[in-house]
Amino acid sequence: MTLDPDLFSDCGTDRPLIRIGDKWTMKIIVCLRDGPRRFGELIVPLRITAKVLTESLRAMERDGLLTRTAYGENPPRVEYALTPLGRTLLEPLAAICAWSAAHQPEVLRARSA
Amino acid sequence: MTLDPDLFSDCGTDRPLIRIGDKWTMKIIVCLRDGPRRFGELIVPLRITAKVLTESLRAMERDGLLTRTAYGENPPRVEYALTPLGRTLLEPLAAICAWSAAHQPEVLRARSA
DNA sequence: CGGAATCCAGCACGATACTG
DNA sequence: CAGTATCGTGCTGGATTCCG
Repeated sequence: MTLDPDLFSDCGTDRPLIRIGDKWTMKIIVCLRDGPRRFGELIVPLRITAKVLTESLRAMERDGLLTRTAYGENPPRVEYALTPLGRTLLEPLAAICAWSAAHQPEVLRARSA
Repeated sequence: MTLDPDLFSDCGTDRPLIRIGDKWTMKIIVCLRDGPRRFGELIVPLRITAKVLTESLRAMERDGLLTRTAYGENPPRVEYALTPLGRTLLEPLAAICAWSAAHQPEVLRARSA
């Protein structure tokens, strides 16, 4: 059986719908797993620039994966939290992480050969 | 509980181990799901350049995800097939696809708002 | 503290031409 | 048929500076 030339025609234009592959989305979701986090709280473990973190958070907000709540205080305080939709990503995410953990040595061995 | 600053220190340098996020790896795996495929067979549904396809296949070969077998014929014939390791990626891959299919409308609705 | 503005580098990807 | 060679591009992410 030959491959359907239009096999991927319904996959949107090019990239997958959610940016699983980008450098930050998955890690941000992991960081928000246990509850809301502040901007400055996220920066530390991610070792990310403020600019890039802002961009990523805004994109994820647009996609309905998380919410941004700013309290009108001074100094400012902003909290980010996963939406129910964002939480549903934790499962497939765990599948990827499990694969990575299980097969990492195997890949590294192949790569060095 | 505050986030561990070294939360991701064991995730390699930056990118995930396998390039799930890149434009092609996942699609190539899907194309090889039902058995070996020839170079020219892969090009059609993927709508990919020969150069980029070659690069992707070589990278996946280095990681032990697939094998390349060239038959010394003329005209040349080359076949690519998933290794057992590559096959283990089909499962987490399916989890992602299922999520995408299930929540695509939701994301698109959020994005347009 | 939580950004915004600006500038810049690397790399993935694409287009085209050529080859054994 | 299955590539390689060359060139060009956009986009993601990084560094730095400034602001309310």
